[in-house]
Amino acid sequence: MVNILSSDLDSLFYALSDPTRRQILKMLNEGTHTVGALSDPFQMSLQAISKHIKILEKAKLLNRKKQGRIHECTLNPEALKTAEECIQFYTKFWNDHLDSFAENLESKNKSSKGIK
Amino acid sequence: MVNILSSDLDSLFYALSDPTRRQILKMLNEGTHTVGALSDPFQMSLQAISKHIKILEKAKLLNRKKQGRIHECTLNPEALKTAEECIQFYTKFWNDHLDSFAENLESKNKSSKGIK
DNA sequence: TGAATAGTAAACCATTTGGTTGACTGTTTA
DNA sequence: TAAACAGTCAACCAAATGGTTTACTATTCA
Repeated sequence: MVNILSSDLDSLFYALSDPTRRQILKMLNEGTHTVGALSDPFQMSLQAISKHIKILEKAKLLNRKKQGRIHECTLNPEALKTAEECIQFYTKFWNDHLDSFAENLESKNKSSKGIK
Repeated sequence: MVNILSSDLDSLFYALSDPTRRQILKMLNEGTHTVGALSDPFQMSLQAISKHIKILEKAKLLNRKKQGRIHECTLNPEALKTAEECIQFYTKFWNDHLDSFAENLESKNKSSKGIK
């Protein structure tokens, strides 16, 4: 987690911040799709979806394998784990501090009868 | 997450996609900070940080409590949990393709928030 | 009361984003 | 071999982003 580049997190969370791209991830969850298949459910142009796919690829959320003129796209769960770990890092820290906050309160109560 | 609005995820992940804002979250993890205190470590203007804070607030990652002219900012770990659950949804699906999207997240919501 | 302080609001600017369309490359197939 | 197909590239556009500066409100304090 410490060795995750900040710029990687930038592109990772940024990729996740768009509903079209999250929908694409959902489709990839069901299995491998071609670029064309990924664009099918959307109203927008194939070119627009192609751009979204490139953003997901840059974020390492999507792997592409070219077979002839077909590009097979798959989900890369490693990148999702990275995002998850990053978030857990924040929540974990918060929980830790919650604990120490409670401890602190306790010790404060004990010492509040004394001198400061 | 059926109950989590897509637009909420938009602003949530978007808020997380900026290094300045993630740094602010890290500071909030250490405890409550004023707007001024949050802006101290950064080179940019207080006004720029004020904007970042508003983005975090909109994403519900940050709570603000006004005390006189001072704004006390705290971290809201609930929003982080939402992001975490969303990501876990994807990875979980990757690991086992058993549950449907709706079932999985609906039950998660029921167990974590209760139903009316 | 008046000055300093904490913070927001608004106008502005360069850059990025998310979409479009048209042209292009490379592959398959009739 | 020519046409259809899968997909990218490039130019373009409106809107959003991330920063600035100036002006402002509201609160505290001497």
